[in-house]
Amino acid sequence: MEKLIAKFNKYVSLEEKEIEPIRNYFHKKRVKKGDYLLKKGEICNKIFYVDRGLIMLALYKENRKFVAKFCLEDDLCCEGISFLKEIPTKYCIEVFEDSTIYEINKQDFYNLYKISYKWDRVVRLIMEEHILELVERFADINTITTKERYLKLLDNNAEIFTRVPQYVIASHLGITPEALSKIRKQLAQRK
Amino acid sequence: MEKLIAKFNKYVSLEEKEIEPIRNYFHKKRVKKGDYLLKKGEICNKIFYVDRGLIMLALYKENRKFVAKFCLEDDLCCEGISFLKEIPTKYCIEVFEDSTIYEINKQDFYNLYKISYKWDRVVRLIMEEHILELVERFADINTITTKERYLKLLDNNAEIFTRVPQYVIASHLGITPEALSKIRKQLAQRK
DNA sequence: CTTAATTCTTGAATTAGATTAAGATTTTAA
DNA sequence: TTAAAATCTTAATCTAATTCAAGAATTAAG
Repeated sequence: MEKLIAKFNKYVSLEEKEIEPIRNYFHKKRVKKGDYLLKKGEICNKIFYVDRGLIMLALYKENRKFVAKFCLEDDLCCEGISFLKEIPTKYCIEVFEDSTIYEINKQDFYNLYKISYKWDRVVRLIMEEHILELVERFADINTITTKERYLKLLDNNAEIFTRVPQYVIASHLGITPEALSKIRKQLAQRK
Repeated sequence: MEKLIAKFNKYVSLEEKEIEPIRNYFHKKRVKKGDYLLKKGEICNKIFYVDRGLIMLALYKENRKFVAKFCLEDDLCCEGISFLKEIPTKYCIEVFEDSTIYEINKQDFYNLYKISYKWDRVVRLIMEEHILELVERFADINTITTKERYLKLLDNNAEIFTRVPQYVIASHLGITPEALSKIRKQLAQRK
């Protein structure tokens, strides 16, 4: 819990008035590999914080899933469209390693804004970071090849390669496992 | 200017204390078709509001440009990566119709946050909308075909089709003008 | 250990879109 | 009104990635 408070405190210096609700509203939960924190068709009414473990936000595309975001230790996770618009989600949030998470429900989260405007600043700053990530990924899709995106992921997020199978990496790159396998072969041969 | 104030006021009820800085910090500017408000390699240190006209944020991909966002009347426009990280941009902001815009520079914008926490709420809410747009476009890229994305754009943003040539629409869809031409032909034949 | 399940690789056939190049159409401007 | 410029279309070829179908390799479980 202290790690979560520290995370928020990094954005804005919080006082007891703001910290206490965090302790009250966020609830610790242990989840197991294979569990779902959100299933397709449900309305997302929680925000999750990963204390330990690995969960992922994944978009359904017919039969398959496309991993939109890996959420590791100290990451927040939420399906924003469903949460904000209150519509059934096209995503799922899947637990990929036995994890310890903290969750806050929507009503409590909105109460934070009532308690203090500081939460607007915290959330604004978190959103800014999130937008930068999204925009950069967007730019990459339009400017660099899949091979380059694979190498970039390997470079920036090597950790994840040790924690999920290759077909999950492929789904995060937006390609089939077969295509990734071929890319890796090409790269191996060039050495 | 009143339209801009109304826009912000829609998110949070502003008082004179918050409104006055808007009048001081945003400066009216007339720009002509073909002008650039931001050029590749520059650092984006302004936020623009389109009062009348059309400007676009476009990403360079080698020789070509890829339109990331059309900004029409009442839209805000900024290259967030360069603005927030203070690094040279890979984008440009191009004026596509003679336009009237209001611009605010970064220092003045950051002053708004000092004047009132309300600005954090306004910006948070604007960011939320912006994230929803981005995430939806992201999801579309991964789940629906280019043809479907074309039809969706036509449906949701018919206006833009009357204001920019087809090759610009193509660049916004992330395809070549030739590819869009073929899609249109296919669709025409099916009727 | 040994088997079963999962994950990864390979190859053939297919497809969407890029590239290149030319020509047709439309718009703009002298 | 006509020539030039800009935009759009068509077609041939090429490429990256998909789909489908086996198999190989690795990992997990009894």
